[in-house]
Amino acid sequence: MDEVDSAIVHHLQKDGRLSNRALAEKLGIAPSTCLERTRLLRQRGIIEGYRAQVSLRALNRSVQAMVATQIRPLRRDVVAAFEESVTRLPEVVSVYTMAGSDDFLVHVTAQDIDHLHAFLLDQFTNRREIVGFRTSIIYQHLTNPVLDPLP
Amino acid sequence: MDEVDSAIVHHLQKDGRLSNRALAEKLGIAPSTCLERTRLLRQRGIIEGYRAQVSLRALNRSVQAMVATQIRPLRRDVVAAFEESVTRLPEVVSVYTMAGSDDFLVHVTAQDIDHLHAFLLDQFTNRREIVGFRTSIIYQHLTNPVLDPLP
DNA sequence: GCCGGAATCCGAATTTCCTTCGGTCGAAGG
DNA sequence: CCTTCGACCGAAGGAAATTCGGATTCCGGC
Repeated sequence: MDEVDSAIVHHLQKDGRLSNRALAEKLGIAPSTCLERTRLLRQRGIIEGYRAQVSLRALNRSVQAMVATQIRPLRRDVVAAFEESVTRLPEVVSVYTMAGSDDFLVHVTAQDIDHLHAFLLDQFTNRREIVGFRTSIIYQHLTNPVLDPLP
Repeated sequence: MDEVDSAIVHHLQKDGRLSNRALAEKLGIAPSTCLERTRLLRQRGIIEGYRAQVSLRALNRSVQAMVATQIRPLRRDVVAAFEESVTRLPEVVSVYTMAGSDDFLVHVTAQDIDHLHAFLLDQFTNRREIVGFRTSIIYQHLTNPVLDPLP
């Protein structure tokens, strides 16, 4: 993980479809070298994959919320089952497993407030292991597009 | 946004570097048609971009935390300034602007607990507009790789 | 200092892919 | 029935990805 690798990661984070040729040119190395470097980064798991970033609004998901959730008992199997089943739900964008008073933060999306309400009634109120949850609307979600190794 | 567009989005979310040819073959359409469709999706802002997904561990960021932050006064300019400056920090992955008792959730990363502590002392304790923040360690962050339009 | 092995890098050649463009088909409307 | 428009397709030229053999550098060991 030298500075060439860092530069590759940096550029591919900003544009995941950057052509190998263009990337090589930016770095001042041969395309074949660049290709091998990039492939190694992928193979070593440093680059985990490539994803198209999609507009939530275009996907008919204009409302976002964070659901702070507590479950009991806090057993390994209960936690794992909750994580897996919740991640599967199409309304769920991501799940943070937390230390502290809340066991999970669940980032959910819906097309409007009514659907959000219905989703929570269907998926959270019903479950026996969920002993409490607080829902907070998200006005805006900003993401840092550049993640470099911390020095 | 018909079912062909949905399928394109779906596949490119799972693999953002899928070749146009392979994508066309999956959908049973001609490569030229597929290319135009994909370009239109990009142009209409439905596909916002392509990103390489990078391992936080490989980037020397093994510790994650969520910082629930309150600022005052809650004026438009103060909020905007906070969002922008915080998003710029390399330790910050994303910022949720919230309704409710917490004004922001800031997802931060650091190489270890000591660096996290130092980061918070440097960047949060100092700021005058921050009137309070609670930090919770994140054990695990799961992401749903598939986001389709809600029906 | 010298040698050998391994790792890295490069450049040319081959294969694959992207991209453009002209043409076909089908639906909607006159 | 005819026209028009939009969507789609297929061929072709150009560009990019990928492979591979050879050159170079780096690093221990002697």
